[in-house]
Amino acid sequence: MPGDYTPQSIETKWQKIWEESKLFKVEVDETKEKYYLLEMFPYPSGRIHMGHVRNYTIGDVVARYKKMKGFNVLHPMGWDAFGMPAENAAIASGVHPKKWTYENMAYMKEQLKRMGFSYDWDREIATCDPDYYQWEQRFFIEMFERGLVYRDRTFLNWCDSCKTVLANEQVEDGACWRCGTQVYLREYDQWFFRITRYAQELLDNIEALKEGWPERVLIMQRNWIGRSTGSLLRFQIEGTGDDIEVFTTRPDTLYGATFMSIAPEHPLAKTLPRGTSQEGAVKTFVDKTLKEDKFTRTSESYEKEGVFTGRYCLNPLTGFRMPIYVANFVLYDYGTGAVMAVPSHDQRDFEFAKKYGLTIIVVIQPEGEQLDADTMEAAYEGEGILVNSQQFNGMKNTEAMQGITEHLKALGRGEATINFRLRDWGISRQRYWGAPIPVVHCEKCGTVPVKKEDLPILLPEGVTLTGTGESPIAQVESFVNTTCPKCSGPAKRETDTMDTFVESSWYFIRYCSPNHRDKAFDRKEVAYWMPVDQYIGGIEHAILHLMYSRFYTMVLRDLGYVDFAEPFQRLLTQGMVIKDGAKMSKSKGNVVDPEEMINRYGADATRLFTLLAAPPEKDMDWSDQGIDGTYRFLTRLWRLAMDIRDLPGTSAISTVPASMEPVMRKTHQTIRKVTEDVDKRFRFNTAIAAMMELVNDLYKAKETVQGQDEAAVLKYAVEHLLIMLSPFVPHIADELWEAMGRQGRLFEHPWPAYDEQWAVSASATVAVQVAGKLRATIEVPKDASQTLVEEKALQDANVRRFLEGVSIRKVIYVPNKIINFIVAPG
RNA sequence: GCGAGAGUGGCGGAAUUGGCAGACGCGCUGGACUUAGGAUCCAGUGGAGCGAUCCGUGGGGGUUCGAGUCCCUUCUCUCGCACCA
Repeated sequence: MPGDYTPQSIETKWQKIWEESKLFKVEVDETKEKYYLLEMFPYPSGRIHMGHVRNYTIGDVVARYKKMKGFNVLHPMGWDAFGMPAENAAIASGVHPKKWTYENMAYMKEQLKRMGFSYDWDREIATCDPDYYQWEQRFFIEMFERGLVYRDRTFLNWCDSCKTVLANEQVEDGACWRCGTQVYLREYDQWFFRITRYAQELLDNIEALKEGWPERVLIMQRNWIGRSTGSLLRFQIEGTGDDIEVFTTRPDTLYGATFMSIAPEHPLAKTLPRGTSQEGAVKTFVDKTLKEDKFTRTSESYEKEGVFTGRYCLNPLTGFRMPIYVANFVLYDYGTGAVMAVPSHDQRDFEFAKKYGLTIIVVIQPEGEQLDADTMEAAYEGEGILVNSQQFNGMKNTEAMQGITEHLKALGRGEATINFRLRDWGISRQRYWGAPIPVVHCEKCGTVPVKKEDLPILLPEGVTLTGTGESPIAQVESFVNTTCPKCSGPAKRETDTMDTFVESSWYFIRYCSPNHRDKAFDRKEVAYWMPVDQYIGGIEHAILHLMYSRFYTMVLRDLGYVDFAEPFQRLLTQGMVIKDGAKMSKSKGNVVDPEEMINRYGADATRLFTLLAAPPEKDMDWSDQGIDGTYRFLTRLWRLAMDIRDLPGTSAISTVPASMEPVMRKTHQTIRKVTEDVDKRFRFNTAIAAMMELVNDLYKAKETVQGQDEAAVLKYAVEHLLIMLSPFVPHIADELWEAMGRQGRLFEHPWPAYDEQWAVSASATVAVQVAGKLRATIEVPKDASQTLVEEKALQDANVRRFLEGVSIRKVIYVPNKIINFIVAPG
């Protein structure tokens, strides 16, 4: 009896061999076609979880497969190492974030190694390393020089628990994306990346990504960018001579605009009421509204409220005195933060007008109906003919849009414009554990970027973290106090750090060329490896990380660092790991620890189960019994290989005995199936199922094997099976390969090609239907003629029984698949 | 409300181009292994029926010789966006 399958010892053995021989090390090789496979790098939280295991296993299968197909495969791994948990740990237990982070990285690296992933660890990067973030500081300065970075005082989402500002993309249902605390608005001086300058390109390029990205990710990005065409209009404020700017998609309704609504955050909400009797009321209203969280406040069902500012503006076409209201439903973030209100043709404005007794003027009459401002019960938002609109009366509203806009342009009161929902990316964080923003504030010169030769601006290490909301770096006087790069006078350093999404916006480029101290990366190396051929990660990054990375890559192109705009050619968003109907989480108590699974079943069984349980893009149900099953399969594979190894002879086939033809066919059909499933479809579950079928067949075949010729076919089959299994379960595959007496590592073995002759079976099973119902199946030679199949089908007793007493009206024959006799009575 | 996706055995899932629905795995049932079995092997396993056979892919309708797959309609669920001016 050969040794039993003991994954623990086998896996350690091969991991050591792979590591010592630097099997996974990769370099630029112009003679080979490259393939860059990237999985989203983890945050070093302490331990890997099943989501990581699934993500990285999928990636590892593809990486190993592509390598075997002859590609020069870049498959790197690193750490998204800045971030809040490190600080929270520091606040809770006093460990320095750096120590905490590096210890976690070390531990998780060992865990990843125990999974047998084929990473080139020589390319490992940690974003908290100054060798990494200094380049980001340089990019920041260069962006500053080009006006792609600016500072502005605005209202921002504030998370009280994380004590930091959040970008719009980082707010989910009004709550912090990380900790779930409700966010509210706070006014801050913030640094922004001008992502809006790239809105159109980000949108346009979506077209080119269609082939390789999931449609829903592109739709989400398109909606997030939110392009709409309309007009920018200016309304003169009575008495001040200033204008209120408004974006509208409905300039055709302008003659019906009877009041104005502005957002509570709008600067005019402060200045307009001054000196009017409404001053106090407006202040109370604004204060109250801003304290409410934005999600609740701007949800559709929320009570629409407003307050009159005491001021009016003039409708540029009718001269109508439009009272200006501050209204809680107006979004400061969208358009200009002010809306012209047309109560007759906008339901929201209608309700607001009714509530506050404001004028309603109908300007669009639907066909065959007569709207009356006094009696209408809802706004009419459809198409129709313009009325009360001076020279535009009688026109279709849709056709008048352009004319009205042009008319306004002639009056100097507006023009056609394109508006985006996308806002600039606020990157300031009042946190310690992040990359310092390389800027100083000088009383004389203002805000001045640090000189490039002074980079990196190192994060000071001796700080106390208290979680009070002030940036902890601000306490470090030796850091804060500096001299101005311009005038050399005393100045203070910026104490905000960058959003960690900045780090993850270019790490994939650094991987191509990771070990340079004197430059961010080598152009040639990057040109060779980029773009990423296949990116794999969670759907939760559909907008945030993926949009930022696309933007940042465009910026790097414009700064002259790279020659491409889109970093990720193909994207696979893998589903979540579910257990007992819910996402694994500590609070639900349904977490399965990968390390425990490795200890108990081995990495190979763990890998195999995550791949078998569901197609990669779908959510996957974790099942404790399921992994038992994959472990059983590997044990079965082990015994099969060992039994067949002990047969006489080698896998060199001289002739295929007739008795072994089915085995030979199954082997080549499996090669074809697995190749297609992995290569074209990323359907690892069906690829594994096919290999399981082969194992089942081989088990049967081995019971009756006789002589060396038959044994050779079995050995041949097992060896091919091992080659195909190696991307999925690399340890047992290498071990059995060695046990079969073969040399080398399967990672470096070419992927087998299937033999067309064997992959195509010599015969076909044809289903015989009478009147569309299955009555028999018959074996016929491959591609047999209809005459022959018909003849054979008609010999079948059951078929004949159903043809009795009826006449055949028509015969449908699909070669190798089906023959259908259409019958008529008599 | 808008957009996207999904609904198939007891469960996870197959069915790639309109052609034998339920591959593969889990679970379950029975048997073998002169003891035990959370091991292994063999057999069975969509439902009804002794059977021939009939029924069956959320519901209803349609196209077709033939529909899980295409069309219409409807229900349910998941995800994303959501007063976007």
